Amino acid sequence: MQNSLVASEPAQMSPLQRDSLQQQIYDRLHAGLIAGAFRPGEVISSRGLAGQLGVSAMPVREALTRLTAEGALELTPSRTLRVPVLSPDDFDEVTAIRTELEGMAASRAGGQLSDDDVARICALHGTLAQAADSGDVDCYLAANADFHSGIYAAARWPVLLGMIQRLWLIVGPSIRASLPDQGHISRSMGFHDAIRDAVVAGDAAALSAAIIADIANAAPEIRTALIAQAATPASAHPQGAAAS
Amino acid sequence: MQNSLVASEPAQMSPLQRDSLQQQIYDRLHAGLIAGAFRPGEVISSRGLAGQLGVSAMPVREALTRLTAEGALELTPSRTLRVPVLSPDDFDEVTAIRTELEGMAASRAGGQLSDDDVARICALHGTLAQAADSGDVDCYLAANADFHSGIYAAARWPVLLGMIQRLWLIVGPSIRASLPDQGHISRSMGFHDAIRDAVVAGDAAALSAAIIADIANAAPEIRTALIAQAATPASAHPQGAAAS
DNA sequence: TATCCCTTACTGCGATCGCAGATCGAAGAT
DNA sequence: ATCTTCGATCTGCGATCGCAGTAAGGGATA
Repeated sequence: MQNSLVASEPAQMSPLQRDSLQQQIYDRLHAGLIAGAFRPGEVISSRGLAGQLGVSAMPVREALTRLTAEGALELTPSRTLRVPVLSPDDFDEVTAIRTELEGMAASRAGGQLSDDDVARICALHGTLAQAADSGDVDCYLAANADFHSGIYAAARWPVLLGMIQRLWLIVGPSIRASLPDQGHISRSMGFHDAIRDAVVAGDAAALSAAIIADIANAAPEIRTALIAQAATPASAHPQGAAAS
Repeated sequence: MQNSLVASEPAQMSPLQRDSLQQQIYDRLHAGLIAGAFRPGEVISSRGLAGQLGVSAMPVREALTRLTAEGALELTPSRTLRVPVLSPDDFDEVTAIRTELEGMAASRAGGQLSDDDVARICALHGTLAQAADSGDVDCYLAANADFHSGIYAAARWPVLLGMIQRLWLIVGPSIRASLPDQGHISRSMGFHDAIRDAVVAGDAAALSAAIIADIANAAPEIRTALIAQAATPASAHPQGAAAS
């Protein structure tokens, strides 16, 4: 389903002119992995991606190498890149680290929120609520990542933000594959409202607690779905067959 | 290019034949940055490194790109790679994250230490003590990194271990540049002994506390040296030397 | 002697080509 | 009909070449 990443441009592929090509490709794949554009077990081909993006295999390779080093992709023994299938233990590890780091980022951000930060985060919350109402899961996940990242960015700790985003990168595909129902999304919005309220109130402790509660709320559901998917190997259909 | 006649003999550098070249180069630079083989502000040339290692610029570039993405190197406006000079704020950020993550890793590792883990960590402690007595700063820093990583590896959480090592990667050069005296090393060994004792006792809470105390002990000294170095702009020493 | 400009030698980045290994499908043998 | 085997075609990885941009050094001129 990587076509959704490049489907934004109508006739031709997007020109890719801003930064270095490999950085743009990395950013796209990063956002796509968090938003669930790739499914666990899906095979990624560097030459295939290069052809879709209209560039050579070189910058695509470097972007994929970076993602592999970060754990967002894995190299199979047959030298094929694919999106890892998270085990419950892996998910527990990432969730524990997320609780620690995102709680710290929220606590620090909550103590130094500027008016611009509050306005920006409220705008992100509005976009998130709109995406939740629309029922578009991809749009919701992207907005959810933007909402959380927007809060952590207010901590003004770039290294911490990068580590949190790396964790999202790892669990992104599994979260996408574990969210088929609308119930989870509407249930999470209650926690998101609490997060926004803590931001508006400037209460660092409440913000950190709300962030941790949001993680703790979603984790068991995702973990259960993860186990269910691991029990049914019939769901292993990494072939998108998207080539026309 | 004058060395092309003697390049046929591998007597210059180690042959590099284990994993992929870029992975080996990355590992070398990783270890070198942690052990202090590079100084803050030092300029790194991909072609120069490739010539020293006897490979083409291609795998070196990918390794350097990864390190740049991880914050271990930075790209100057004039498109030159160099080792970043940490500001006190940057150091405070990394130290805060280190305290959180290394404390968590130590706490988890302390609760599930096998006999083999204890023996391995004690051996690493012995190597570290020997390096501290010898006075070789490079050897001490490498042994120190191995000692700590050996403890965190017992937590059996690979993602957490990778994130901790990335933090060490960022502060490595600054730590090396801030440790000119023997007093700090001998003072740290007291904390290292407490860490080893907690490992032997299997006390997770004591181990976590000892790790945090070790970080808190070294941080102010390094931070002071960091400020002193920022005041002296004479630190411009772009001398290049590959890791061992 | 001092200043300006131009040449040269770097830098990182992208494209293209070739290599070794693995997968898969089809053809041939039993 | 089933099993084996060989080749076409993928995969990632490394080497080599060329491009645009920058910094520094050298020569010519005022």
